[in-house]
Amino acid sequence: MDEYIDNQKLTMTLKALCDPTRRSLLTQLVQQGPTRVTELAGHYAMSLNSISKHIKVLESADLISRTTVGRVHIIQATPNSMQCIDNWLQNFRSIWEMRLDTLTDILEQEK
Amino acid sequence: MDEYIDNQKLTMTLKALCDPTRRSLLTQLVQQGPTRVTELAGHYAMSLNSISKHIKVLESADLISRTTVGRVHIIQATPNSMQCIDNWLQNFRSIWEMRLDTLTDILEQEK
DNA sequence: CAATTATTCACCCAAAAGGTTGAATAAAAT
DNA sequence: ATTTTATTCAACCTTTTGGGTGAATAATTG
Repeated sequence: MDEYIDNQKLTMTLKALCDPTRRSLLTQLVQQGPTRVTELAGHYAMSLNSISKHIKVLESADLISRTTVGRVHIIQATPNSMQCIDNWLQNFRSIWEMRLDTLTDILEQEK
Repeated sequence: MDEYIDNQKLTMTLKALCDPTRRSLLTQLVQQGPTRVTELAGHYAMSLNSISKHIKVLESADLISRTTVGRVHIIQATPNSMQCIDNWLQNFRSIWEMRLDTLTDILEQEK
């Protein structure tokens, strides 16, 4: 039943990660640790506003978290939320392997 | 240098996978093995044309391959192309772990 | 309190995505 | 040879996406 929710979560996560700027932001975060929005934005030839939007997308996908200290927003990667991708890939591959095994069996039996 | 190409490939792959219909198509393929376009489309409340488009997206991302036999197009999953996701995730996590280790070291030294 | 700094909000815009329908192509069946 | 079947192509429409700008908010600094 939460098949559906999982699938939605997976969609959000993949959508968030399929943009190169957002992946780059995440990498930056994981390299430097918690970082302010302005500093994150400094690395791109793109307006602060656009980066702010990207951050919001990552936040909705739960890939980062935000701590507001005064007027400064500290952004932090929360990579555990990428687990759902692994889960999907693993599930996918286990089905794939199963099918290959069945195929092998069939070929065996046909001898 | 092929950093860039890899990144493009990753973008295409994630873009292809972030749509639930396309993921579902892939799952179908990996469960049933090679399948005709029409049969694939049969499972969705969506026009054949839309499915045909989705298939093209998966094909551009190299997630499936197509064998044309007469007027019938046989579609087949080629899941190896998802490797680039694993690679990215693994790289990402190794950076993450590294940072955690450094942090631990720093805390150790501060004693 | 005034000025500066950090960030988001509200719009605007062009391009891409995801869907639809109808026609085109090409092979198979009658 | 005609009709049916399998599939794509082309055009269209709406919504989403990724970008930009200018104003708003809110905390800090002088």
